[in-house]
Amino acid sequence: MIISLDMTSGVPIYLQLRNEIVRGMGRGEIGIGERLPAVRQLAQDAGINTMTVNKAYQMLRREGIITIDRRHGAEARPAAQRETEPLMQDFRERLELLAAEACLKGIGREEFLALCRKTAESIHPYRAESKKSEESEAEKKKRKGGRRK
Amino acid sequence: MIISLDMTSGVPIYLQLRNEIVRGMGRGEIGIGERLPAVRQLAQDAGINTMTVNKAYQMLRREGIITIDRRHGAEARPAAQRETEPLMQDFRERLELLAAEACLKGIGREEFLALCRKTAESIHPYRAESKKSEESEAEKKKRKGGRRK
Amino acid sequence: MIISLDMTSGVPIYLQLRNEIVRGMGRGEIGIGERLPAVRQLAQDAGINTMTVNKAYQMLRREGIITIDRRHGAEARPAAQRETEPLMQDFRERLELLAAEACLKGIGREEFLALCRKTAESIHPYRAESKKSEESEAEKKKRKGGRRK
Amino acid sequence: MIISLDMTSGVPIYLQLRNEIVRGMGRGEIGIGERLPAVRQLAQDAGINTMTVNKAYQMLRREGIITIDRRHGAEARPAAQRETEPLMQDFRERLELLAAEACLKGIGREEFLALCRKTAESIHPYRAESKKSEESEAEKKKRKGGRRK
DNA sequence: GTGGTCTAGACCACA
DNA sequence: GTGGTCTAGACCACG
Repeated sequence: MIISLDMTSGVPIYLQLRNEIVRGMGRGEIGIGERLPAVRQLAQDAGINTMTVNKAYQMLRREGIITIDRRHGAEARPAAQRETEPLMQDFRERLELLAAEACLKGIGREEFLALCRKTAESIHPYRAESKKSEESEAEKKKRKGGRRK
Repeated sequence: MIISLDMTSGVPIYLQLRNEIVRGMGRGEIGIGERLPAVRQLAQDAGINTMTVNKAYQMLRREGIITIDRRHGAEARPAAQRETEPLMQDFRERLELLAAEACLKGIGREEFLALCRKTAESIHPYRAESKKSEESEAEKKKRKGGRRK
Repeated sequence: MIISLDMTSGVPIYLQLRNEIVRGMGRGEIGIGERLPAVRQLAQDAGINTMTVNKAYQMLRREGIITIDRRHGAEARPAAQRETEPLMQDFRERLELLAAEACLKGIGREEFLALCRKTAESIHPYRAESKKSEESEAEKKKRKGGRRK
Repeated sequence: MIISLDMTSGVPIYLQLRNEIVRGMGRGEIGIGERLPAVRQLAQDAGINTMTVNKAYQMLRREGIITIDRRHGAEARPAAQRETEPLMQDFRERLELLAAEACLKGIGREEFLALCRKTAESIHPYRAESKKSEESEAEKKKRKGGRRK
């Protein structure tokens, strides 16, 4: 897995690292249950401080995305949690921001949706989901439409 | 337009403000060509410093999202630009991150796509793209126009 | 003569106007001794305040570029002055800044010089200077080198 | 590197500072990859506020002239970019204005071009471009350097 | 009226 | 150590 960090970016390195790991897991480059590189190893490879790597790992742990075990080190967690509400709220906001920016910068609606679809395709675990479940998903969505507070 | 800022957030206030304005424009709460509040006014209303507001406005200006006219203050920009290249790259990365997070937190693929679609619907200018319901949309907007204070 | 003003620019309108007039005179669109538009006329045409036009004219007058006469209005002056030192200093600095920026942004030395030459060609009164005087100019320049007030 | 700021000038301090740095880089006083003073340091030395320095640095960063690394501070950027289109337009306009002013103030065409050439010579990276006459150019420069005052 | 700039000093996050 | 952010209040230029 390649991790690209921009030292000149305004985004803190530990956050960039955390994001890269999340995206790497999305792409399937790190499978569920698979081990992440040791803190020191990763720090050396990326040319950054171990403290920084540690910070990223701790953040992922707090988010429930990985587990950290003294014996096995860090590994991608079998993900089962779902703290629905505050989480979804954050998602919606970030997505709305992304969509608004897209719109304001001249990206058309269909283009935006195509991008969303293409991105979803690129998410490894998503590829596994077959189309049959499409219908039931549509149902779920309808229920959600009525929810809005 | 209501602007909610979280003083305890790690996200800088000026960035939160910028994001809120972008989202507000997406929602159609600020129409194209409409004026934004004066720097001082917004600063007072939001209980923040004028320089912080200024920073947000300058950022939006540099992004080509608003114009700042010495005489009339800031307003939502009619001009549509497109710097596709680095912009799209950034978009794709942010979207990929969002999708990866969604996946890891247990949001299914179809649910994710439904959320994207729903979000796109909520973007005001995007709604116009579906021409059939153009009129009823205009109606809605008018109601919103009268709602202000 | 076309005057293009950018209301959203950070450069004050009166300064933009002054610059546009200077450039217009350079291009030969306003000949020496020719009259400039009346303040009110120009203000109306450009859609700006007469005060603003006035400010630009006064600035040009102070610079010795135009004369303002109650009877004849403003007109391009037969230019004879030359307050050498502080002026040249300013020139050198601005030119140096321009060259440094060019260099830093990837414009090559020859390209820069070609641009300078091309620009000089576009200056109307400069075009009149025939090549024969090239020599005498070189002479003058040499003398000037020793001039220092 | 000496930085001279004019507190009474109409030009904002942060802009003067930015310009001085650009010119300093042109003169070769700050080499590519070299570190710039820390924000606080420069602020103290120049007797101005840190925010003012920061503003200048941020501007240079946005222009791609320097990079700012959280760990090492700011440094002259090795990367060379080229946004030709709007950039060149701006260049041409500024150069045209300069030429027009020169002309109107009595600076002859050849003198103007000589000034351009001399300025290009003074730009450090540009000097390297003239490989053939490297030596003789250096000679000329030396003489010129001595003529001042 | 508007935005733009600046200061002095403070606090924080990052590495 | 570094830069980033923020405040409160001030002053100025522009139009």
